[in-house]
Amino acid sequence: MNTVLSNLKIQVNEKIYVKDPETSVLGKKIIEQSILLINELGFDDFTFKKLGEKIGSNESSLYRYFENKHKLLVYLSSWYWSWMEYKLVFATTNITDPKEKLRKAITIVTEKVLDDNSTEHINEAILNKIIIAEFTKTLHTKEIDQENKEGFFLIYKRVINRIVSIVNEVNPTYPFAKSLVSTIVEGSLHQHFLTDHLTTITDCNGPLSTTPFYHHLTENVLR
Amino acid sequence: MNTVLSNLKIQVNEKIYVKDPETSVLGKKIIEQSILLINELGFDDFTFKKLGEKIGSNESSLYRYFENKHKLLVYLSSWYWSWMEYKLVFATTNITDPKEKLRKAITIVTEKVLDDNSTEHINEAILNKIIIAEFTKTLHTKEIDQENKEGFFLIYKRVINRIVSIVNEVNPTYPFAKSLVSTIVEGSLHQHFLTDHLTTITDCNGPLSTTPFYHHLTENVLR
DNA sequence: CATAATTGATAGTATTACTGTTATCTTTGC
DNA sequence: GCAAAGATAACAGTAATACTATCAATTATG
Repeated sequence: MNTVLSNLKIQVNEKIYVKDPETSVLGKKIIEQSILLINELGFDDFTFKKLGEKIGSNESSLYRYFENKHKLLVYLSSWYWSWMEYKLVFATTNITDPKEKLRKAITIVTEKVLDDNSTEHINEAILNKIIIAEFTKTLHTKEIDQENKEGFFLIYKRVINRIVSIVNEVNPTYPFAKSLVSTIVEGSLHQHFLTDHLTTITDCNGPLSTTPFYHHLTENVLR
Repeated sequence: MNTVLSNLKIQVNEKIYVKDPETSVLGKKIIEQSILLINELGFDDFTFKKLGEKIGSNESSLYRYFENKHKLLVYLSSWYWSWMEYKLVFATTNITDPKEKLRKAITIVTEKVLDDNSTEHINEAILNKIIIAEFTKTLHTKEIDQENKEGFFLIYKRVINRIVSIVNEVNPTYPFAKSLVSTIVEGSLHQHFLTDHLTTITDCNGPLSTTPFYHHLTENVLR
């Protein structure tokens, strides 16, 4: 994807940040280093103070970009799903056979992300690890309904609904297209998590084994 | 279930608590009222101080039962899955047809819990709401591998593996039984969550609509 | 009824999650 | 090349959280 996406500017809802981190050196550093630090410490132990120390910046400067660490995680997640959407569109345009298109889409959203150099300051493989470990925390808060209203999860929902459209092409009579796709997208993150931590309740052993499970599942459910 | 389960003593791994809350009045009060308070405030805003105020007890007394609120949530989750296992065993014994047995098992784990009076001090319907909203947080920590080693998630995994056995009876050649069942168990919680908060990416609208999706899915995948 | 165990009251600490102020440094527009 | 504007750093400060420790009061038990 290197050259094609080199000028890629991922769009993220403005309400998520106080100041757009893409507009300054410090902003980009915050994104780059927060990904590394969240991966290292886990989101719960990650603080703005520690991030400030890591990048040689003052804690209070970070608050000029994000209100709190929750919003930063929402930002990283939005960026991730926006990037995922781009990959999805890129991989499925000009494919006319709906079944083939769906197969590709499912591959994109369920496979583990390996190194990718589309953007200088974002390590997509590590961001994928964060999404596997922490994405669920962006949704499971008391503020979900308010934040959903403000559009914080629009891109995530759009990724799912793009795939729903393909499912409807493959089988217009299938009555659970949305639940199927939301299950696949969320479930594949969960399977990757199980592969890493609770191996006795998954058959996905290794980074390449989740996708075949979902291919088999989808093809049989939509038959 | 009332009479049958009236003497039910749910077993929870001893390492989860400092002192078994089932052995005292205060302990039972902690369990009863923490369920109500976590449901009310959400787990993130729930604190031992607030719980102490609610039950007229001192904060430091609560620490004699649980090291921290994370462990309390792990306890509540273990209790929930232990209760689920009981319901599962109860509903599937003496059924000889594997397909029928699997159908019943999936109904049990995917349906929304309505009021149930098996235990005096635990409101299962509200506990189910907590599991839907917060269970994922028991797993997504930096301590998962250590806690898994200590057996904190044994009951959860046993519930899943019981259903895996039934899947293997229905179709011994299906290669993804564990992933299928872990997807169903975790995914149904997620579908309930979407029904409550992100309705545009689920077809499950209402408390009775999640189970049919999983019945249809399972029957088609294992054909 | 004496002793042990439990609980409550109070105090205290380190950390978190911020907010506010002022000084310095860096852009940019002319 | 310089002045004004804007961004960042340094520092101070607050309320809340997540505990730990001590000791007194209460309750349970043998």
